[in-house]
Amino acid sequence: MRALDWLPTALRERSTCRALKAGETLFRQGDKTFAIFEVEQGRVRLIRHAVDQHPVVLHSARPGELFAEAALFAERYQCDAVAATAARVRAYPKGPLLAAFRADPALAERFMAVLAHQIHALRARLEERNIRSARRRLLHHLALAAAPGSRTMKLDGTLIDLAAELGLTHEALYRTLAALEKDGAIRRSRAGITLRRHPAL
Amino acid sequence: MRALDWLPTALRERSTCRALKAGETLFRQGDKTFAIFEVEQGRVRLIRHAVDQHPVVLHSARPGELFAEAALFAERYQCDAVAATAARVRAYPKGPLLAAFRADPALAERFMAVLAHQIHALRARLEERNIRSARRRLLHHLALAAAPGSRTMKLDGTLIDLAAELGLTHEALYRTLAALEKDGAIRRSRAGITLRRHPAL
DNA sequence: CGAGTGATTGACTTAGATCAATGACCGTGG
DNA sequence: CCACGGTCATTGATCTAAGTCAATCACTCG
Repeated sequence: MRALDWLPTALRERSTCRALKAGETLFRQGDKTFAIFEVEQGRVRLIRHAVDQHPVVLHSARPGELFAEAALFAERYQCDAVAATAARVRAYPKGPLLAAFRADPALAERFMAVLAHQIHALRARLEERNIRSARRRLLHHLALAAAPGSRTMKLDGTLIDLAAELGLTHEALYRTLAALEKDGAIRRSRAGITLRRHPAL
Repeated sequence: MRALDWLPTALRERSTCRALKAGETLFRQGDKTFAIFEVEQGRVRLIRHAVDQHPVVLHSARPGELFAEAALFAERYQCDAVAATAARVRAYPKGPLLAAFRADPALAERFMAVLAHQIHALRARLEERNIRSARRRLLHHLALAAAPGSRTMKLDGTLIDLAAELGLTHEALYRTLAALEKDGAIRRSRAGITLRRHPAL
């Protein structure tokens, strides 16, 4: 219940939980929209079928993420949602949510703010992917992900997850970390990664 | 006036235009928020200063794009906005916009829908970047960017722009296009690029 | 105690980045 | 009107960083 924890209790209680087996479909392109979702466990893939039924992955939603937000404002789902692994999702039904937004502008604003921040985060990640060098991409990430005012990024997932977020193979990440540490550019501990002050580079 | 063309005329008329010279600053991290912006010409970079003043590019906004949406819901800008090239931006002042959203839930919903679609588009682009092979990344892009129901993507910008969007160098894009064309997987014309029906790959 | 996952390192290969050159096609200013 | 500077499209040669395959070790969990 991370993503929407600011919702009024009454509304949160309307949400329901659903377990999905790997490969199970949550909704299909063309289905009438009835809810937006939050991943609690596992991964859910959003897939669009292009011409000739060729499936194209639009997004792979991970725990804590909201998905199908646009369903609030559309009649039909625009893509399929399929569990990539066994998963649990929380469904927030569309009707009550929209009604609440209409009744309470402050709530609507809160939701807009959530969406706006999401956009920022996505743009930053995309910008990061424009950096070709693994070393510089990682440094960029560390600078941004460090707790504000500090130079330490705490890592909550595994390094494999971090590699995926960076768009690197885990091997490349390990090597880059090792190289940066050898050069004295970072320091590692079990809790996180610390940038060391470094005039050059 | 693309991005917010659904705004009531009264509100659109409140927006103002501003020309920026290359390198000129539109707002700074910590400034009080007063507006959100749309790029009309040129590029505007959003830059955050990490610890030790090291600048980190968060985003590079291009013509037609809205930026600093989160300013609507924050007291202070969280990053600098600096013109990367000579640019013209349209500013939508925050006060009237928020007032309109409070007064008219339908308008608020419209804005939420814009944000939600933006999120979808960004997620799709990010997902695309996870595809390592230039060939497959391009094919993925073509499948998505083709006018719905068709297999042709019309290209409005230059191939260089397309390369940037794909996260490839333009040389790599040219070569990949040439190879795909040689293999008969696509056909090119001045207007666009057409996927050819192809059972394998 | 295996089985499964994460972390790490080595060896090898290659796709794509980089550098460079060329031709087509403007628009424009003298 | 044309020469010139600029951008786009394209192709060649070269190089290297990162991907791929593979092996090992440490851990944890039934």
